[in-house]
Amino acid sequence: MAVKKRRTQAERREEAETRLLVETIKLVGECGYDGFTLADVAEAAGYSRGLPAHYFGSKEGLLARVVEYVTQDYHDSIAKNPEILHGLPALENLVHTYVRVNGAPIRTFQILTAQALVRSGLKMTMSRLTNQSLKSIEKEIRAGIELGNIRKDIDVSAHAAMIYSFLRGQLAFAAFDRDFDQEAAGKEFIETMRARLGLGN
Amino acid sequence: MAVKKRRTQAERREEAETRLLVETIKLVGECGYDGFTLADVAEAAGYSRGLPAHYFGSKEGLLARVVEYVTQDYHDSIAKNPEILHGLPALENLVHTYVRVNGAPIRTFQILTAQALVRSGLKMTMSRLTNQSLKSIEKEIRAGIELGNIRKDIDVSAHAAMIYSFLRGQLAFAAFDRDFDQEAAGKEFIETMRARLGLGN
Amino acid sequence: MAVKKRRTQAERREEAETRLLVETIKLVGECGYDGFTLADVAEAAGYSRGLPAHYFGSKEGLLARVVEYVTQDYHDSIAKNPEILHGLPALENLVHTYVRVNGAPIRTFQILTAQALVRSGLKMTMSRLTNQSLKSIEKEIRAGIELGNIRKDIDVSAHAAMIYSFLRGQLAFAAFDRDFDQEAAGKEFIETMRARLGLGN
Amino acid sequence: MAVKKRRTQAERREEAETRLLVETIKLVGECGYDGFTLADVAEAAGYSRGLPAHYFGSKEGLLARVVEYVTQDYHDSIAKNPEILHGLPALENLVHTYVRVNGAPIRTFQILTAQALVRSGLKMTMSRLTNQSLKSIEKEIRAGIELGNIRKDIDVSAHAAMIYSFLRGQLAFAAFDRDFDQEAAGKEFIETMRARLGLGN
DNA sequence: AATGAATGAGACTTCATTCAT
DNA sequence: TATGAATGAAGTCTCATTCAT
Repeated sequence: MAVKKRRTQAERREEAETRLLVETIKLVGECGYDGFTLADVAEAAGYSRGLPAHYFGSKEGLLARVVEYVTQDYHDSIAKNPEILHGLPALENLVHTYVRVNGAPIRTFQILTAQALVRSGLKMTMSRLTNQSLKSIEKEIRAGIELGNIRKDIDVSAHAAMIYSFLRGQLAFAAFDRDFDQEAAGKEFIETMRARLGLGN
Repeated sequence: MAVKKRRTQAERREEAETRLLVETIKLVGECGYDGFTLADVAEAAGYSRGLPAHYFGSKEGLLARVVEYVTQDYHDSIAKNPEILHGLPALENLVHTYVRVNGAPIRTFQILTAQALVRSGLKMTMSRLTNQSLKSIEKEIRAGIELGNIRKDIDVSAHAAMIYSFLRGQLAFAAFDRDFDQEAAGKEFIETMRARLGLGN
Repeated sequence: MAVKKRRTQAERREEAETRLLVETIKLVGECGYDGFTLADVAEAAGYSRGLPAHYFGSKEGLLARVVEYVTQDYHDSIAKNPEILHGLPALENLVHTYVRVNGAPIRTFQILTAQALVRSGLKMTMSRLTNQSLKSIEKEIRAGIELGNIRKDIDVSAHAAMIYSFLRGQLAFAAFDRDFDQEAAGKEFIETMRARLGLGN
Repeated sequence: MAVKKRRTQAERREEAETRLLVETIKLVGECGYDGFTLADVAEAAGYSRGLPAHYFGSKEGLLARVVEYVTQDYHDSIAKNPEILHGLPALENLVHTYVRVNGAPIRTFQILTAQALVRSGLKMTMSRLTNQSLKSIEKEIRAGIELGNIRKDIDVSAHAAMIYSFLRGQLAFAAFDRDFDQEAAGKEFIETMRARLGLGN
């Protein structure tokens, strides 16, 4: 009881911040980067109008945190790749994972990506995310070469860029059109990777 | 004489509108969909602050015209594919074309694409554009099968979707990072297409 | 008539700006630098709430203009010193002039002077004013030495600083207390100047 | 033991209040009367954001205490005039004292003086301070006449007002411009006083 | 036809103050 | 007693839009 009480202040703050972030993500996905007000966020989260600015300093500050939050969340879901797979199977698994992501967060992610083109604050976070993704694909390609399930004569970085381009294109589609058959395109991409990266027979 | 004058007036209007549109496109690419004012547009084009509203009625009206203009322009530049190539070579050429596009228009395109997620007016235009692109890729795959430079056992629509996903992912990168080596990723993608779509040796 | 019409736009603007400035001066004198809002200014001048920001960019911008306006006004009234007097008589006349200034503008001036201590934008304008005043006093002292109505062995800049200090202190009193007998203190100061600067008999 | 604890509590409170006041004075001097927040004060003093309101009730309450504190402090420093001097030498010493005061407290004093023009609460305190200063100057002039080191035919109150005007003007300069040569102007003023007030020879 | 003055709604942001812990 | 979470009022500033010229 005492413990709970002592924790309460910090918890209240933590909870309030999280709820504001979550509602912001929804609103960005529904209304776009500029299509909602800080007051909308507060109301949706059930707080007073001034709280978002109070916590995050500014609308841009709030959205920078949203980017972190979304990309972290996103990273976490990607990182669940089983540690058993390496090389080509791991890449195939990665494609599967991307292809299954959907819903509001993707729309938000797409919108924030576009905003990052014109807001230097967001751009840095996005760059970091992109580089991490590229590096982990490259690592997997090299692991595959090592393990012998990927051919040796591949331009590792160019190929990683190609794979990541496809995945980003997929996300753009998924955000745009719910009827788009991600599974089919993903499956086709996996076949294509096998034909290009596999050892032949 | 009167006719000439009337023409001159119409021409001047036409020129003014075009300049306003062109400057708006630049501004969207630099500042985002909502990151500029009508006065900015007017100033950049060298006219008085009131002219954009005078011509286009409202900011929304101006942006609607911008979307038309950009997608038309975009289409025109892609459509320049030589009529001589068909099937796999045509697809390879398409990749080359995309991979060479760069600069401000891409940024504007990316930004408009993101806005389309939350503006139904834009969404329709963008859907049309996407479908046209997909259809033309599918047509080329079928032509390749017909001509014998693409293997028969391909899921045409899934493969077209995959190709288009890659191209869109490429654009996203190109807009975001000027240092991204589009040529290398494009070349790699062409190799990959050959391995997957080609007839073997 | 045509001329009048052509002028009207510019005149409207000019008049609006002037009225906003004049009302701001009143408000600063009555309520202090932070004791009124831009909306108050607009309302007092009979315009819409947004106009002050529209014209002057920001509250600080408006107040910077007020400083210019007040000091200019103030300078003009000082500059009316007859060109016939030079040296000691001119200085005596200057004291008389200062000593007669009163009313709202002085309060405003005092308040802006204090704000200049913490707002670099205002500080520059104030520095300029101070230097101009000091220089013109120094000039007059030198003229007096030349003409022979001021003794030669005076530290010109130190004495100018002393005179100006007195004048500024006078203004502070005048702003603070309407009952303060400026005339008496001014007369006394003139006597004192004569005793110090004059040639003896 | 209980007593000691109680004292310790009271002392801690006293110390905290003093530190808050001192930091507020600095902040007024740096940022102006309204240019800082209660949180700024708390942070500068090393306490929690809520403490200033907790102790002083409101921002206005805090500032009222600041005025008391500053004027008291100010008085104390002026009052250190040695009791040995009287008449003209005492006045000369007073000028020296004023001329040596500098730094943050002067800025704060100037800012409070300006605020007094628009806050009746402050105005009374400032009036009292001014009157005390004037009276003590007048007293000294009379003492000088009595002692024979000041000439008899002086308008005592007008002359006191003149001296005080100079001193206040000096303070305004000192607050505004650190490079202003107070010593030189003060020395010049003392010479001037001698020429005017002294007995001649 | 074109300009630009003026409006006014609405967003962001700040921060003294209250109150639960 | 002291903290700091949360409120909410109020102000600044922006800008699409209207309208007189």
